[in-house]
Amino acid sequence: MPVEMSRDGKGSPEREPTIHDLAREAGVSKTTASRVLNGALNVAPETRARVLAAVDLLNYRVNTAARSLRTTKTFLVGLLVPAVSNDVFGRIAEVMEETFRRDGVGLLIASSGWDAAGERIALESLLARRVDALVLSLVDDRSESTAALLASIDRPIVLLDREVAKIRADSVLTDQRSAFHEAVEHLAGLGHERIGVATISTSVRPGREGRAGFEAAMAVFGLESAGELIVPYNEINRASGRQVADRLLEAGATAIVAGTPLAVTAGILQRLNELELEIPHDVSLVSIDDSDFASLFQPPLTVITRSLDDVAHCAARVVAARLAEPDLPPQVEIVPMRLVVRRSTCPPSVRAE
Amino acid sequence: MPVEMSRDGKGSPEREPTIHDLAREAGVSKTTASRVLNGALNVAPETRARVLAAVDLLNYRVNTAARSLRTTKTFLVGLLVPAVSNDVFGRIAEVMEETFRRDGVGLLIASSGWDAAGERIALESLLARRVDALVLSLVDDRSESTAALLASIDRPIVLLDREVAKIRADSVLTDQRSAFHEAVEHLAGLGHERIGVATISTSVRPGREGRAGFEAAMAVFGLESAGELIVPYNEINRASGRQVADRLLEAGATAIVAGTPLAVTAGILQRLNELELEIPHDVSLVSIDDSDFASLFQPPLTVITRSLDDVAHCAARVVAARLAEPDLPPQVEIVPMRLVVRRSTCPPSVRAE
DNA sequence: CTGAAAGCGCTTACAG
DNA sequence: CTGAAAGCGCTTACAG
Repeated sequence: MPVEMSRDGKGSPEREPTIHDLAREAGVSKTTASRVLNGALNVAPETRARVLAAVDLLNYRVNTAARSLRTTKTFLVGLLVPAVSNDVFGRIAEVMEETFRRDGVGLLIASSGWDAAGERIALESLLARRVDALVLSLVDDRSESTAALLASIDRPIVLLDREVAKIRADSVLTDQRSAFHEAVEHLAGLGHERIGVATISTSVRPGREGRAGFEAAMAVFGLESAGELIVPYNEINRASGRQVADRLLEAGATAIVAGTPLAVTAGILQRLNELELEIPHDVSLVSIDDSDFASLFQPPLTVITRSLDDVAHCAARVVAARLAEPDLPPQVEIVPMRLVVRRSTCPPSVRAE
Repeated sequence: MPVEMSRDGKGSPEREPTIHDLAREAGVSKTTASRVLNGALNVAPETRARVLAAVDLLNYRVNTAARSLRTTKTFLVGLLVPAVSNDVFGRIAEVMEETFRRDGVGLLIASSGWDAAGERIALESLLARRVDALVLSLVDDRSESTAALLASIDRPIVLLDREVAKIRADSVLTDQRSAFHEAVEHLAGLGHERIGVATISTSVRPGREGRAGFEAAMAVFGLESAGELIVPYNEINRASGRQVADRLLEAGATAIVAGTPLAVTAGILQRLNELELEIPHDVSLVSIDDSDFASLFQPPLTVITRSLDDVAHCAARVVAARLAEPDLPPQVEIVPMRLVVRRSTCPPSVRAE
C-alpha cells in the first residue's frame, strides 16, 4: 500500500492544499468553494458549512498569487517613507499595517533614506510588486520627475503631508500652519520677540506651511520674522542640528521652535549644552512631535504634537474608500496639532552679549 | 479607424503590458522573452538586446503574481517583530528591507504588539501571503502552540534572538551573556556590590541569557546575585519601569542594569527623578541599546550596545543562504555587544537609609 | 540558440 | 443555488 498521507492537517508538510482539494473534500465544485471563500451570499447554508469544515480540516489557505493573477489585485498597499526607523514614521507604519491586516491587506514598506535616488528605487520596487495603492511621504514634492512618474501610474495614491501638482491623489495633511501659530502665540505670550524656527526644507509641504504659519503668526503678534530667524536643516543628523542652533543664536533668537526630527533636535540640544546655554532660562525651546525623549529630557520639552495613530487610521481609511470607490473626488483629511506646554519655555531673560 | 494607443510608453494608463506584448514587440517568443527576463545565459546577445530594448520601450514590468503562481515562490519575506515603532526593531526592519530590495525581494512587516494573540494573527497573515521565508522575533519562544505552528510550516525560519525547541531554524543571536558580564564588570570595578538588573521575561532568550550572564558575572566578581536583584518588567510602558525601579531600590541596589526597551527605561528614570535620586551619585545606571535618548540624557547614559545594522545584514544573509541552499545545516550567527561608558555610572556613595 | 504547449491556482461570466 | 469551462501572465520541460 502506497504511503498516502495527505489531509492529516499537520506533520507532513507536502504540497499545500489547493481549491481543488478543498472542493473535493467538501464534495462541491471549485466554483462553489470559491464562492464561500469569497463570502458570496448565494450559497446554501449547509453547503457553506461543509466547505468551511473542509477549510479547517485541510488547513486551507487561498493562494494569493493565483487570486491576484485572476483579479488583477494584489491586496497589498505600498508605504513609502523617508525612514521606518524614524519614531514618527515607524508608528504610522505600525498602525497602518495593523489596520490593513484586518481587511486582509498587506503593507509593503519601503524607506527612501531621505534621498531622491533612494526614493526612486523604493518607489520602483513598490510598483514592480503591483501594489493596489500607494501611500507616500516623498522627500521632495516639487520634483518634476517624481510628479511625472506618479502621473503615469494609474493607481490610487495618498500623499502624507505632501502636495504634488498636476496629479490625482488623496491626501492626509497635518495642520502645520496652526501648529506654528500656536507655538508663536505661546512664546510671544511669554514675552519673546526674537523667535527662531528650525524647519524642514520648502521642498516639502510642512516646510512651506510651517514657514507660512510662522510668518503669519509673527505678524499677528507684531513681531518681525526676519529671514535669518527661519533656518532649514539640510540633513537628518546632529551636525545639521548644531549648525542650525548656531545660526539661530547668531540671529539673536531667545526662543527656538524646532520643527525637526529627533536626530536634528538632538544636535540643537547638544549645541546649546556645549555653549552652556540653559533651557529655558537662556533659550526657550518648543519641539515638534512628542516622544519619550521629549517628556523625559531635563527640562521636559514643550511640544507641538499630533496623534500619529490618527494619521495612520486616516490614511488607511482614505485608501479603503478610494479602493472601494475609484471615482470619488479627491479626499483631503487634516489632522490637527496641539501645543503641550512643559518646562522648556519661559519668559526671556536679558542676556548680556 | 479605431483608437489604438498602445505602446506609447506613458500617458494613457491602459492595460499593463504582458510578456506577450513584450515578445511581440521584440519579435521573439514568450519563451525567449522570459529567458532574458530571468537572465538565462543561452540567449543570443543580439536577441537579448532586442528584448531589453522592448522592455524599456513598453516600460514592461514582470507580473509578480503570475511568476509566483508558476514558480511557487513569492519573493517576499515576512518579518515579525513585537513593534516596528520600537527604535531597535524599526532600524532592523529598515535595513533588512533595503538589503532585500537589491535582490528584488520584498519585506512584509507585521507587528505583534508584544502580545501572543496579536502574534498569532500577524503570523497567520504572513503565512497567508505565502512568504518565502520568515524572520521572527517572537514574544514567547517557549510557547508550545507557537512551536507547533512553526514546526508545521515547511518554510525557512530565522529566529531573531529567540530559540524554539524542536523546530528547524536558523538564528541570529545577540551575545547577551557577555553583555551583562561587561556591565557587571564595569559596575563591580567601580565598587558596587548590590547590582540590580531589570530584564525582559525568561520566556524569551535575552531574558534567560541575560539572567544567566548576570549571575555568572556576579559570581566571578564575588558578589551576591540575590533573587530580588533580578526583576523582570511585565509590560512595555512607563508604569512598568517605575515599578521595577521601586523593587530594585527596595532590594538595596546601588546600581541598575536596565535591560529594557526605551519606554520602560523611561519609567525607571522618571521614578528615580521623582524620588530625587540622582544619577550617578545616588544610583548608577547602565542601559541597553544606544539611542539619541541615551546619549543626550543628562547625564549621558552608559550603555551596552550592538550594531543593529549588523543584526539586519546578518539576518538577510542567513535568509539568502537558506533560500539558495535549503539543505544547509542550521546557521547560527552571533552579534557581539559592547559597553560604552558615559556618565551615568560612578562609584557608589554611602547612602543614609 | 529558439519556440509551441502545458499548467500553476484561482475567479467569473455563462448556463442551468 | 450549483457547476463546467475559459483564462489571468508567467515559466519550464520538451523538442528541434
